[in-house]
Amino acid sequence: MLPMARKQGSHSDITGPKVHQAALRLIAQHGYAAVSMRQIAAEVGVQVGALYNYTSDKQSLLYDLMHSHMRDLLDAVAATDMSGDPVTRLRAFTCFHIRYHLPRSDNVFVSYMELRNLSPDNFTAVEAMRRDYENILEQILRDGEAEGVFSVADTRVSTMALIAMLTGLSHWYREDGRLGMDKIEAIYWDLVRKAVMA
Amino acid sequence: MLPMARKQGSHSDITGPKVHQAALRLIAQHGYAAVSMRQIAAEVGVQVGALYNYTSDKQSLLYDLMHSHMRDLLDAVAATDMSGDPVTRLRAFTCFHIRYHLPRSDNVFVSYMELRNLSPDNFTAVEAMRRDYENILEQILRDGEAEGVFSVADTRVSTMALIAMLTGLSHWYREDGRLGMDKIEAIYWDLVRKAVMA
DNA sequence: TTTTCAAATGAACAGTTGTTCAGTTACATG
DNA sequence: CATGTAACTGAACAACTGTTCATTTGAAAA
Repeated sequence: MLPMARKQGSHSDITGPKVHQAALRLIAQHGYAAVSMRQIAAEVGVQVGALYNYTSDKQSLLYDLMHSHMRDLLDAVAATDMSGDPVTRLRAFTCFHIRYHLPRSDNVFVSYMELRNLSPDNFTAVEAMRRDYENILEQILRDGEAEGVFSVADTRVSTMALIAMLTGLSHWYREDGRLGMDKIEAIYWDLVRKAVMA
Repeated sequence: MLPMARKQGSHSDITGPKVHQAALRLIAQHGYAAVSMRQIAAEVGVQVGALYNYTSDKQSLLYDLMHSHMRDLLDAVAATDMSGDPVTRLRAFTCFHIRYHLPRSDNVFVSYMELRNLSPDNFTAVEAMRRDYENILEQILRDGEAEGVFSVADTRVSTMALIAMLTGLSHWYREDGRLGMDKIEAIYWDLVRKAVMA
C-alpha cells in the first residue's frame, strides 16, 4: 500500500480525537517530556506534521488534556446530587470521586504528574480548577463541623488529606484486581467517615 | 579567569555529592526526562563529560537517587522504636513518616514521580523496597485487628489509603506555611487514629 | 624541583527533538 | 466530469540529546 496524503474515510472529526487519545495514553505511560510528537503521530497512524492541524504546539496539547479533564470533572460533580445533611453529602462526594476517577486512570495520572510541565499561565488555570474541586469537599467538612457532626483538627489540612487518600487509589487500583468498585467504595467510605466523625 | 581542567580544592569527594544533589534538585523540579546532563553539569559548575566520572549513565544516576533514598528510609524506620501496643506503634509510624518525609520533599517527589523512568530491573528493586516499607504499616494494622483495637474493612487497602494520605502531605506542605510540623503531626495522627480505631 | 595522576575540559559523535511548509492527495461540491 | 480545498506527506531546519575520549590541568607525592 502506497502512502497517501489523505486516507479514505479520514476526517478532522476522526483524527482530532485520535490525537488526544494517543497523547493521553502515551503521556500517562511515559510522561510528557519523554513522549515525542513523532511517537504520538505513529500511534495515530499519521506523520508528525499532521498533528499540527490539531494543536498549535506540544504544550497546548498537554494543556488541552488537563484542562478538559478538569472541566469534565467539575461539570460531573456539579451534576451530581449533593443535597442533604453533611454526612450524606460527604458520602456522595466520596462515592462520586471514586466512581468518576477509577475508570479514568490515564486522565488522573496526567493531571497529577504533569502539572510541572505546564507553562506558568496554564498551570495557574489548571491549579485554580483543582482548587475549586477541593473546595467542594472542604465546604462539606465545614458545614459538618458547624453542625457538630464532624470534628477535625484542621479543616483545610483534613481536606487535603482526604483528597490525597482518595486520589491515591487511582495509582494502584487495577480493574482486574482482587476488589470491585463497590467493595473499594465501601472500604474508603468507612475510612473517610470514621476519620472525620465527631 | 581562564578555564581550568582542575579547580582548586575540588576533589572527587566534593564533586560526587554535588552531582547527586544537583540531579536530585533538578529532577524534582522538572522531571527526569526534562533534565539534561548538561543542566546538571551546569548546576554543579562543571562540563558534561565530568559527570561520567561519577555515574555510568543517566539511568544509573536516577536509580542511585531513588535506591539510596529508599535504603535510608528503611534504615531510619528500622532504627526507630516501634515497640508497644498497636496504637502506640501506629502513632510512632505516623510521626516517623511525617518527620522523616517533610524535610526531604525532593527525595519523596523523585521517588514517587519517576518510577516509570526506571529500567525494568531498577524498577523491580525500588518497588520491592517500597513494598517493604508499606508492609511495616500493614503489619501494625493486622496486629491491631487481631487484638480487636483496630477495625478496618480491608487491611491492605487501608494500608495503601493511609500511606497515600501521609505521603500526599509532602506534595503541598511548605516549611514557611501556616502550620509547623508539630501541628501537622497532631492533625494527621488524629485522622489516622480515628480512621482505623474499632 | 620534578614526577605522577586524578579530575576536568572541550570537541566530537550519531541520533532525536519540536516545528514549519511547499507540495501531494482524495474527497466534496459544482 | 472538472474544480476547490481540507487533510496529509515528506523533507528540511536548527537546536539539543546522552555518551565517549584524547588532551590538559594542577595539586600532592617523591
